[in-house]
Amino acid sequence: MERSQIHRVSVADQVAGILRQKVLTGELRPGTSLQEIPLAESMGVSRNTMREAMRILSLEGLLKRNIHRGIAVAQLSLRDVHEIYHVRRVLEISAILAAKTPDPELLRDILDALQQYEAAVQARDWVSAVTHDLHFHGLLIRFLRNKRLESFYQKTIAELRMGMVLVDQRHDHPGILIPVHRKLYELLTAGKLKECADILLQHLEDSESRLAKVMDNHQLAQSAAVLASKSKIS
Amino acid sequence: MERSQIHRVSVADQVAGILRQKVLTGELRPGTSLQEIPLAESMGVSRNTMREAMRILSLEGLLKRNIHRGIAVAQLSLRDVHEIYHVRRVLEISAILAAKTPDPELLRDILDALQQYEAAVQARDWVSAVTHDLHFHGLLIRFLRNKRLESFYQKTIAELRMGMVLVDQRHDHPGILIPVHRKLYELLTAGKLKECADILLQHLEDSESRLAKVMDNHQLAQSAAVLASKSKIS
DNA sequence: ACAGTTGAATTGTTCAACACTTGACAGATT
DNA sequence: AATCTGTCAAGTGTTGAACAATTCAACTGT
Repeated sequence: MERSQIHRVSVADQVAGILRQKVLTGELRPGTSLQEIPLAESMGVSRNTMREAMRILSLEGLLKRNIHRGIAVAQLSLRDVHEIYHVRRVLEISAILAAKTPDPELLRDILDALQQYEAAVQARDWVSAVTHDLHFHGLLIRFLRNKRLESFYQKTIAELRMGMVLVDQRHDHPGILIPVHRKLYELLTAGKLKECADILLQHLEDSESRLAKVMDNHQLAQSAAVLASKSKIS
Repeated sequence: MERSQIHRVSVADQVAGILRQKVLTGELRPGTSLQEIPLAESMGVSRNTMREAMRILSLEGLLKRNIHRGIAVAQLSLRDVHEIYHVRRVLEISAILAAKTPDPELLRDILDALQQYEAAVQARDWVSAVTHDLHFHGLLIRFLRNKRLESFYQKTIAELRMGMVLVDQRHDHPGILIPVHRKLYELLTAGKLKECADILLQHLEDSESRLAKVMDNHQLAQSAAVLASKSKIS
């Protein structure tokens, strides 16, 4: 009997998982305020259980808790984005440089992710492309063979993704990005780690500035919309 | 009025803080199982509040939760220690290399920590020495100027400290350690970052292997004691 | 206009109950 | 004697209802 097959998960953990999905897919957009009682009732759990689930997500950084003022889906600032990309640079580059004798199975997984990414880009399916892009990078971290660093990385990426569902992806993501990932993979398998790390560093910097630009525009548009609606009221 | 001065903290957070201290100081030793009702009553809070506090600490890695089986203070394995030192190497070295134009105030804080460490070593106060040692290293991380990396580092160090309260520090910590920290500080202020990182790397590796050795002996002693008590019973 | 008050809404906390799981123990079975 | 099985107490998981504390907006009176 496979003992690991049986996974008993507490209701609170399951609720946290469902909420996490809703946040990461954008069904719950950043800034949305979440009220305990309606949410708990809508998912058929008690208020205490919902509170435990929200506690989990707020410790993950996906929800922001203001005491006596409610809980809301976290909103990434440009500073947050900068921090997160800093985390990515530190960890991903360390990972690449640690890939002296890479696990062949892991390399195969990376190739899979790369191909799925390329297919998504060719199909103009940007949502799927982002998913496989992040998966590709997430696999790189496995070279570190360190659970703590991996889970911290994933937690950080989750925050980033939450911020990315907000912005319009269509203007972004030119096809130019494909060769970068392919190049990273080739350098990696060729053992040219230093060179690979250099390309990765530049890739991440490009990616950050592109996202920062889009978010900046988005923010301007948002505040303009707010101003417009206010003037309409008065 | 300084709005930031007034910090309202929920009872659950306070309880978590108190528990965290008890774990980190060794008042609650690794392996100790914590029962909700007695603990809640002993601190004068309700069971739900205690559950929230325990949820926080288990997400921090200080407590380990086994569904329907109870919560216990986490126990570090040698593998955990290895992982944690890996995290330290990645983050601390990144931090050193990021200290191109160090904040003078931060440098002063580091010097303070160094001097307090040296004073503690001279006074043969090992508990205090460990505290200031870890504080010294924790300050290095600030060169990264990244809240996410800092809090992850502190969380990881907390796990390490929890494991260290277990072992006997007296046999360890020869005075040899002092010059290393002093040397790190001098190289840092001199701007010789690469060299400083090299020394730091070796220092961390030394530190890890020393702790691993002590823990190994401790583990052997523990299991020997368990075997002895079992034979006494039968 | 403006400071102060009131009150509804929401979160924080407590309490008591029940459902479910686990581990140990006793008795039955081989 | 060793193993299996059923029972039972203890502890965790979850629920629902209540009350306290706090916030926010509307109302009040000057």
